[in-house]
Amino acid sequence: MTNREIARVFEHIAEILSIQAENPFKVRAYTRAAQTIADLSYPLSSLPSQAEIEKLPGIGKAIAQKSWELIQTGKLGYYEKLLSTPHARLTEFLRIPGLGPKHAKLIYDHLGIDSVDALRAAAERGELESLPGMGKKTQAKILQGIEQALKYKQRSSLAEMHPRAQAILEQLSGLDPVEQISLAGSLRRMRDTVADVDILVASDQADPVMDAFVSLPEVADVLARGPTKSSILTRDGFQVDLRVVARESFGAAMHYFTGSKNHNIRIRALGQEAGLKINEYGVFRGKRRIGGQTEEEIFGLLGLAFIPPELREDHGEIEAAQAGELPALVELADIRGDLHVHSRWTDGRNSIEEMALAARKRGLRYIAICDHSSALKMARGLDRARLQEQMREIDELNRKIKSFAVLKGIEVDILADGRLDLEDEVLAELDVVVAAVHSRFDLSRAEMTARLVKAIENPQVNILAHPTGRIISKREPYPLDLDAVMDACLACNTFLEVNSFPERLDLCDIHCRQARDRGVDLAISTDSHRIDHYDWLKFGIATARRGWIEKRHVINALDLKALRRKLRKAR
DNA sequence: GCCGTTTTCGGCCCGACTGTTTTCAGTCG
Repeated sequence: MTNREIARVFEHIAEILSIQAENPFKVRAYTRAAQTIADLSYPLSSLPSQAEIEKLPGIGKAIAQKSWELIQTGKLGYYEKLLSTPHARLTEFLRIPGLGPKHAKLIYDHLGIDSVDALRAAAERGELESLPGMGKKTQAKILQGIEQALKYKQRSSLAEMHPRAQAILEQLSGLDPVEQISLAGSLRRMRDTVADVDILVASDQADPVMDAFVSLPEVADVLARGPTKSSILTRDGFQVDLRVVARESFGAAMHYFTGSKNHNIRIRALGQEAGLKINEYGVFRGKRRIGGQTEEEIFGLLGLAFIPPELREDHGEIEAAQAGELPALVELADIRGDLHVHSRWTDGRNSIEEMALAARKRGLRYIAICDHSSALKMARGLDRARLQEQMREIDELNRKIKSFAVLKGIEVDILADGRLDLEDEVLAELDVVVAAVHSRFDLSRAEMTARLVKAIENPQVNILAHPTGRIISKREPYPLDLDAVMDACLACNTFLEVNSFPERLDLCDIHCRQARDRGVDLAISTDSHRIDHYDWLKFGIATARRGWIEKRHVINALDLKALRRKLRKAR
């Protein structure tokens, strides 16, 4: 079983238990265990024993035993018993915004309803409003929630959401009473997908800010409107939460509102141990407020260095901060060049010169033109003759262009058997060879791993592009033994790409961390097909930062001379 | 169910908003 599948079982168990009104801390234990397993960089099934599983954070004897049973038999007796209860069917109610475990059970107990269709019908007939503790408004809210759940996009990509969030931020930041404003939540942590937009404002006049917020042109519906917190639904169907606090609470609110939830729980527990109460208004000793204007203050009062938002997932960052061992994360400004850029020669929009000048304008010192090879027919991939022609154009351009270098490269297709789409002696003439899979995603795990390892071992190949092939919320990564791939990279001086294309972000954050742990260096590349795609570099950087990547792990943070040395293989 | 430089039992982050209530429960983040 995959980690994802095991995690889903525990998530479902947590939901069923919550409907059964089990101890909420027990419910949380299952949720936390599911998250731990989902975030692992290696298959849980690769652990040799139940005792090893039990060492994972948030997993004790009981859940380790259940994990082991799942891995060994593919089934779990405890889970199957829960599945046979009617409450298992009610978990789909939890997908409906505004409907939680208590009402789900209440509705089932009184009306015997266990499907969304039946729920909608009952609500339309007005049968819910007479249930104890419910009323007309709750019934209407549930009905609305069902409609919303149907057209609701679960999560949107970071790149899709980021500009929209910025647009709202800009409208609010122009308001007079707004003293400070910032994005928070998973957008600030730069997760690859986000469910909603969180915005935080410091102001001593919350009311006019709230009024402006709920009457923005984007607003389709106001979900909540309070003195410090409001939520809206936009016309294109995503939720935006706004929180307004006083200036002296801005840091505490930023920290609280940025999350993650697990990180916050750990931080507040740390505060408790030190006799402090931490909430979104500040840090308190008894009734006395001792800090909270800045995030630095909060971390400082706990004896921690500032933890960058991208790390706040309770993935070891708190321990690292305690030990003074937080990574010095790579920054946008560290990047010297882009090692994966397309041009009009294949499926790009701009000429090589345009791509080069645009990159230089952004402060880069070099790019590698890596157009597709001929196997990619729809992109008019380059054959040997056209590639050599392109190389001559690059030579000419380099004579012309000042204080910038255009490297000769290729994004060569890796064929199904691991051979490359161009002969080695052609590739040997290039400065950079990027290899990539664009077809035959249906191979088995063993075949796909062998295919990639063979390409990585090719002495001409420098970088493996978008290594797992995932397209966010469209295509799962192909089955792959990434450990074996990384071992091959390490042995052969081949590097892995962090592709900044918003739908890819591949390697993902967890795999970046895995590469760091295994000692494999990365190229953070844009895969630009037009000049404005260079903007996406920030998303690749964010993904790497979330994976604890430092400048020293990034080959395109090197200057050109050092890069050339680094790329040297036993060709 | 998990966890422990105070603890192997008794804690477990903390607060806002809404709706249905006369003081709180449910949901959400």
